Amino acid sequence: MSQTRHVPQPRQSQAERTDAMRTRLLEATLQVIAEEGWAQASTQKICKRAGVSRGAQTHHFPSKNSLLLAAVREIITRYQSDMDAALDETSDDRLTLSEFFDFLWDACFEGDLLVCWLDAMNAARTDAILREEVCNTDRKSLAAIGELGLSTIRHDENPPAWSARADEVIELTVYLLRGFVLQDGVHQNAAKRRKLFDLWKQLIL
Amino acid sequence: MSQTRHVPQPRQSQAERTDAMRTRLLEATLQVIAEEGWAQASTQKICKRAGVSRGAQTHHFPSKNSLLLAAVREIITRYQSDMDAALDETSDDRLTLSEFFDFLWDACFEGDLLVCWLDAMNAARTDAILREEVCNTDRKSLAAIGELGLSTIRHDENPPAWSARADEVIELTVYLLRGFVLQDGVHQNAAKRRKLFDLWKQLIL
DNA sequence: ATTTACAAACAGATTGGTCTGTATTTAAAA
DNA sequence: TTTTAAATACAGACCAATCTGTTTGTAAAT
Repeated sequence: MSQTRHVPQPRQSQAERTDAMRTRLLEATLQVIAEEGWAQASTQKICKRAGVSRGAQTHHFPSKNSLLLAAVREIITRYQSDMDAALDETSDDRLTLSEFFDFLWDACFEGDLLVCWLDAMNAARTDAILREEVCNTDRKSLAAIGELGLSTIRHDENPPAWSARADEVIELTVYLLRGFVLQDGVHQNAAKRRKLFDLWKQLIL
Repeated sequence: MSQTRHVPQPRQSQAERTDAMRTRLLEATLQVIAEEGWAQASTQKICKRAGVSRGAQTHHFPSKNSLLLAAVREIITRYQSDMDAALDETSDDRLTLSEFFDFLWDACFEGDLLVCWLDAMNAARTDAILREEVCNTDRKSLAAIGELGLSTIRHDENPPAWSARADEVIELTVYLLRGFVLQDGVHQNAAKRRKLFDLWKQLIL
């Protein structure tokens, strides 16, 4: 409704064009991955989804691989900024342990980003180039989550015995959450997975 | 070496043939999935790997889907029998909690079965027919592991507070292990993942 | 003799990359 | 400012490779 309708900005800089096109393609890529899976994300489907010719795609991403590599970075970029945004909305600047774990949980199951990310990790296993990218991106992301935890958790009351190894416990939790996401793709039993996560919290808090 | 060499059993019953051919195809299927990933497991590659014509494959598995569905069952069948075999080798008939977790760990990282299984789960997310099969198979497998735990763990000393919910803790552990397998496909840091698993044991035992 | 097991060629669809052509933007020349 | 040449953005056809399923034919078991 708010879009201009048939008068598409008579003049638009090249940089703007490039930016818009790349965003459209990446958005479509993530949608196709989320809905049909990494293996079914062909360039043709992505272009159709984005409403773009294959010529445009090959111009901005000369190979399918380059598009998917960009998608890998995009997934984590969005994931991080989603977390930052959610954290900004929080009134307290410090969270209890329980709140922080719930925060990780929420970031996990809202949106399709982690579903895409699992697909990327899975595909990376048998694709050396992709693995390189996923490996580095994942390393950074894990480090960022760890830092986020250390800087966000409020430790006034009775710090648990493992607080010296908090970053490792957070990493364990991330792996566990990925197990949940994988399970959710097959079973979709939201109540059960939440119950199990509460059990995990109960075990360590 | 033990195979007859160019004299392929002049007479062989149909049942034997069918059985041998299905086994060869399923074995090749699992190998291709493990090495190249689920998405790259085409019928042509599988047939080539098995040293079998595509005509034979279509005879025993009229569609690719039927072959992959059979592979899903085969994965879990082998996984279960591997665990049973490992358990038989154990001198004690009852294990401590720590030993049981180590047992799950070992079953996880020897062989490629769980790698194949993760691929299957991942593919199942966006394939309704496959999901149905994976869902049922996974449900049975989880139940079997739960039972195995309840019947194997020795609770003489000081049972932990969660022993009433032992099956849930085992399920949590399975999810975590899947997270490890996924991570291992990308990073392959055996020392680190073992250290984290020891932390996990330490936290809940 | 009939059914089953296997072989191989074929057909239609889809894939990713290339190539050619057109429109738009940009920057330099007039 | 206007004009013009070059670079960039985009469109769509084409191609070789690969995929799955079908079909036709032969060997082996029942």
